[in-house]
Amino acid sequence: MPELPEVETYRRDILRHFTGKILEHAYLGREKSSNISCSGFEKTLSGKRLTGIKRFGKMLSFDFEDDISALVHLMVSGRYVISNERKLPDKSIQVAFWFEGDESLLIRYLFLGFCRIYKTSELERCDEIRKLGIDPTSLDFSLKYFDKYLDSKKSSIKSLLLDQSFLSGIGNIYADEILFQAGISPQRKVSNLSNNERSRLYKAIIDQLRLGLKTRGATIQSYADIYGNPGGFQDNIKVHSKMGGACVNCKSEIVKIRVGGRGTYYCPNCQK
DNA sequence: CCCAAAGCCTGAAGGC
DNA sequence: TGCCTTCAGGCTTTGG
Ligand SMILES: [Zn+2]
Repeated sequence: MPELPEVETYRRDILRHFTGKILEHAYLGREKSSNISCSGFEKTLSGKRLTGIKRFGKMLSFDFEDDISALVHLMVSGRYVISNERKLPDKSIQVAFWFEGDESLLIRYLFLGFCRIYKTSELERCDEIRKLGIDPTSLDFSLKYFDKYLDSKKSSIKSLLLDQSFLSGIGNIYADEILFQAGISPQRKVSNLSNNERSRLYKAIIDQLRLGLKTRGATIQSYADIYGNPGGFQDNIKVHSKMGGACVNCKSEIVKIRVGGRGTYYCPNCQK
């Protein structure tokens, strides 16, 4: 699943290849994946120069000249792929950006995801972005902010970590690893976390996301970078998707439960 | 063949 | 009653 580190890795790689280049032809394979018709999509974007790419949580905004942006959410399974082929894409490709030069950018397996067109100047007013909380890798993410927000909530800590209106970009994999590093059970209510636990959690959020970025993301089932290479974070994963395995700390069995409707992996012995 | 899984939205239902 | 939080269903496709 592409979460903050994976999406940021995509952003950096794509930026290096395509900023400043003209999008000669855009392609949208499925109308439902956008807020505009397929022909409108192609007409709006074709011929425009890519000026930059911004990340909002797990989304990327491809900003073009003339106040046009394409906002992409990969959701569960979407992947960006760089390609040297100019031929019409197969059915697994929902979006194609053929840039000037030899290289093109494809989006494949965008099942539940989208690529929507907005005016760049109005981007931050759209629902998808307005609802997002702060970015946990930004300087705005202080212990003070974290603490204050926790005070106002009653849900379980796992649910809160996944709440994009609190922190944007954390998904199921990193949430489980953050809680393992902090030694806190996913079921704990945020209201009764001690100060010490809160600061451990704060540190774990920063550490795990930073490690995710450094290792270029987690490949558990399907993630690959634009070149098709897997990330390296999975080698650091201690609990997520490891049910039945032995905890690296205490050799207890990792268990899988449901918290807030989401599959959740943890060590009941190390995480209290 | 059917169910589960993923992230996120919506609307309904439940708690204090 | 109002505010929050949780839950169920839908979207889409793959894989067990
Ligand atoms: Zn353990």
